[in-house]
Amino acid sequence: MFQSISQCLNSSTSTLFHARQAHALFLKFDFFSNTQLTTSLLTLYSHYLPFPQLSIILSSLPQPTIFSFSSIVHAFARSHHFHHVLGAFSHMGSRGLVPDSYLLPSAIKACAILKALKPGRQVHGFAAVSGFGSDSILVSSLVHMYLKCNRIEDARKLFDSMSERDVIGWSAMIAGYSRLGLVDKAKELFSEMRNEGVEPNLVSWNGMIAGFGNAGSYIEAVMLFREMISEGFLPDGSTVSCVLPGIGNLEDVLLGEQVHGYAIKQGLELDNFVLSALLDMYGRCGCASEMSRVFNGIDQTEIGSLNAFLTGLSRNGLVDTALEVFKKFKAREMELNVVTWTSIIASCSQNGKDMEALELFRDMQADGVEPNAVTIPSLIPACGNISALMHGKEIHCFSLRKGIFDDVYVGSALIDMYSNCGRIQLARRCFDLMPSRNLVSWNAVMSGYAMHGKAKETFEMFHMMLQTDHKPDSITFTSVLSACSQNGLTEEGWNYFNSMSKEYDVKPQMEHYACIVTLLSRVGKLEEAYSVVKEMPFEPDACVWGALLSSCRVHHNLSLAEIAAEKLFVLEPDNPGNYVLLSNIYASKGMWDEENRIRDMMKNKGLRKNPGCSWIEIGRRVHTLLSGDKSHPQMKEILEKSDKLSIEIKKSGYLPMTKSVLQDVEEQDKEQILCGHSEKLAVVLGLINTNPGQPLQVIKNLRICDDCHAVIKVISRIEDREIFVRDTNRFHHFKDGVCSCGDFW
DNA sequence: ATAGGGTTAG
Repeated sequence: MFQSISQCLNSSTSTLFHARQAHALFLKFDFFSNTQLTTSLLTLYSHYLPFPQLSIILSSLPQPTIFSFSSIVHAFARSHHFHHVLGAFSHMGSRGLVPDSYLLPSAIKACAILKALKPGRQVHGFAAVSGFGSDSILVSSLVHMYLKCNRIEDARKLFDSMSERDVIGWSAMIAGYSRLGLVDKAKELFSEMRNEGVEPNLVSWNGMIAGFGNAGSYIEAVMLFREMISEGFLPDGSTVSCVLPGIGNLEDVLLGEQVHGYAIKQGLELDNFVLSALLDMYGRCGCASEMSRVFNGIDQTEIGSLNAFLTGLSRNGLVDTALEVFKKFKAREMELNVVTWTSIIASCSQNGKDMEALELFRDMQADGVEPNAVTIPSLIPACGNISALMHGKEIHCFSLRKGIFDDVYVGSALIDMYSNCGRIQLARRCFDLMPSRNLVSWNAVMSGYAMHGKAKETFEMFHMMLQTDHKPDSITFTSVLSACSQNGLTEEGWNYFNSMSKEYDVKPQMEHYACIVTLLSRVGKLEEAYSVVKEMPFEPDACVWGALLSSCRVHHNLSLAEIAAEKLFVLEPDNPGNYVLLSNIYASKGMWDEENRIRDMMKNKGLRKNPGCSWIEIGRRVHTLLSGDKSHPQMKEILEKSDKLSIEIKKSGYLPMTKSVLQDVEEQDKEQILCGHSEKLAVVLGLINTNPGQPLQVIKNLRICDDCHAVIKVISRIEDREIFVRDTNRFHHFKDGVCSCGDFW
């Protein structure tokens, strides 16, 4: 019977039921006096019961020994229940039992994993007074604990005090420095170790490789990897998964494939870490099909691989596939974690699926997954993209409630969001309240000011930034130059442009030339702009020619327009906008034959004018309005309100700018067409559905037209509303009958 | 029964 109970307790197929049955026998026959049997029973129990229940059983033991506790502590450690390890450990103290040198390392490990510095120090103190101070295993675990708690100095002091420093201690220290990105220190230690005659093992190498990878020194990491192989080490799963991110970042797909082949040969493709690292590598190298092949070959998909796959799909522009895969695994009731949700939310907000991103955020919370400091800045851009100010504010509040507010990514995302929703002052306040800022934060606030046409503030921020440790990059200059071009500041524009490479070591790129060309051509210096285009150090792209073409329309320069259009028809033959611009120029000159020729070109290519489209957030809903589309359920009210407004607007002396309608139609019809412009529909819809005095924000997928601009100015006065309109170019802030752009755009 | 290393989200 003794034997059979023992066998039953130690069998891997035994369940909680068996444990309870055995427990009854223990009570009946008083087996608790047998230490070995008691230990087996507790070990079995510890697979099924959380600490509080186990502790009751422990308390009921007539004479618990150190072994009773050991079995439980180690079982918890094996099953990663580190809170319970600490619980059992302190319970043991209260029962008057003194831990031995076998038990202490487990307790210390638990402190390390939980980053519980205080209990860690207590155990350290106990070990010191109990004479374990020279036990190398124990001291190694203490070194590790201090490293995990980010107390590198304490760890180093302890490590230096060790009389016999073995490869484990060295490797721990190397990995500790590596994790903090202190690769020079890690390297130093690595050679010191060899000088002391301790040979590195796989773990030491892996620690080094991971460190260089973490620090972004991918080339060094790959070099170490090769060096390690040349010294005769066989990379294992850990090596492979810490070198692959570097290979992915370098987009060295050939090396990636070699490593993949090696992983297969070594049977490492069953290792989940290796799998997700492989998926990530192929994703970064742009090998979507190879990535999918790896993913589809997986027997049992683990969450890390799913996450890596989703991100890889999105990286390669396959958002719809990512969403499908996500839904498939959610339906399979796979347990999704915060990384999965964040990844799919980011895919949506980065790929124009903003409403989906907001919905997914709700689903995530309904699923009981807690968003974190990475989720928030992945979601916030979705609000900015569609000017969903209320949603944006809600998420801002959410992050404040959750205590996620001193994160530099969150702060920068909020700056972008508020400025994309027209609230540049709120954006600035977020910037001012940030406890620390990086280049992204500075760029965000400057790009906000630039979008709002606030050149003075953009320059102010630029010079404030120079007072800090941050150096301007190419994005910084894009903002500064576009602020110049919004305001026609030719001289300042040239000064900043010339200072880029001279003073700040930033080479002007395509977008900077595009800014300068826009700036010059918009103030009418079309010939100067054209000579910049001709003298650029690289082939001008569609943005540059497009800037020139749209200014030609404003300044009625037909010959240059034809040159620019010809280039554009080659560079982007399927962009209807270019044909429309050129045909509009012909139309404005009454050249109807040429106009028709261009229209025919479009028709032959099967191109149609991009329909004007505007969005407006009303309450918690975002409404989409298409130009000339009558399908909105409130269309009748919109038209009624438009008619009333028309009367008022005409009374104020405004005449419809029929020049904006460049079609060969009767004057009467032109007025009709103007009424259908999507931005006007959106403004009117906003007027109907919001309280008097409430500001409105509208975004438009094309540039705002002259007539809408004039009409919205009047509306802002007679309806006493602030109206924010974001078009593809900039912000227009209408208030009291004037617009922040000063009618120059 | 005790010690060291890895992947995936901005």
